[in-house]
Amino acid sequence: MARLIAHLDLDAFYATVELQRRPELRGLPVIVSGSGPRAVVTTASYEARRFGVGSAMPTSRALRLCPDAVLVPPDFEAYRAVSQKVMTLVRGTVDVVEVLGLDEAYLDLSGMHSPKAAMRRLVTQIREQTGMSASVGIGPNTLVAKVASDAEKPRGFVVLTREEACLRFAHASPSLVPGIGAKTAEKLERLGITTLQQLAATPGEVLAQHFGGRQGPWLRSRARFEASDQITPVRVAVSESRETTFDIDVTDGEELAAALRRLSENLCDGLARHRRSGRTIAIKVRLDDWTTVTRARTVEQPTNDVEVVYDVARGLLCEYAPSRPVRLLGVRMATFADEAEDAPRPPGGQLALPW
DNA sequence: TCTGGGGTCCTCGTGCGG
DNA sequence: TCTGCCGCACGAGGACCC
Repeated sequence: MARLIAHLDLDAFYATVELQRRPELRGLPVIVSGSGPRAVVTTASYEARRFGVGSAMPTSRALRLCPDAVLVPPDFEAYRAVSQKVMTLVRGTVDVVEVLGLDEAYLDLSGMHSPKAAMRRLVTQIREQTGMSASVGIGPNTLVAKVASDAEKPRGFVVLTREEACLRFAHASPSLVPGIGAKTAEKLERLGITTLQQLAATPGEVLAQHFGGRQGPWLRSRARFEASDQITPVRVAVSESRETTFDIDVTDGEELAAALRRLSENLCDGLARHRRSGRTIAIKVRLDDWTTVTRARTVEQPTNDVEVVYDVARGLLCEYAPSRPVRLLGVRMATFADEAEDAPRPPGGQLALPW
């Protein structure tokens, strides 16, 4: 049975939710962004995008590009609620669904009767019942589906075979493809590779020389729109973290310790809420010159105890002793208890006791 | 222009035990 | 006892995504 995958992507999702709650903003350029001097744009309405405003752009710059923009603080609780409604509709149409973030999902349409008609009905249903507009891409794998859904946003509906995708995007930059970011695109450009067609035509061995034995051939297969990734309906988080960027860089040790304490408390709250405890406690420190270091320590017993987490985190921070003002501080927990339980067991099926 | 927060995955180096 | 090899766990950094 031939595989058929759809990628469904809600258009300017957070901004659309905000416009629905505040209809008086319709037609105006709206930017969803945190406040503070170092905030960045979470998302922007299509009216704001016309001014060149885009996600991840510093809000200060966005406001210079579009001084009349209406700034709205993000409300993730509201976005989660709408997202849940949408995903319930999606699951009512398709059995195998992989939800990615709040605003997109892969749907396995393989073996489905009239899959395209079903997807058109789903898009209509989502619009009528939630007010959200969606773009859909359909193809033989997740890669084609994803690129297709991006191709004609908003309200796009693009169906492509792998060969059609190769032709349609032959002259596009390699960074069109998910997994090829700015750094890799830059490195490819230095090799004279500026289009997907050129990348697809470059021998795997040549790419392997520059990108390694795994990434090299992988890049070439991406350019050929080959992918065999499975749809994974249940994704289990492997880490949880909290981090904060200071409005003004911090040099004072007491202030850093206090921030670390707040982050540890916040993280442990979240871990307790998710009934998770872990063994690897890590800190992340970004200095004023943008160098970022991480330090980690694995403890014997899984924990979500704020005293343990804070002690270890503070120990790591003291050992690192930042030599420059600190811009960002973060705490992360990984190696969750259920993972540790997957560790090899001695014959007989009993867990090894620690004594 | 001056870069958030919360994640995942990959690679590479190192230390350790069999 | 020493050495080499291998696999594994861990730690660090980087790229990438939404």
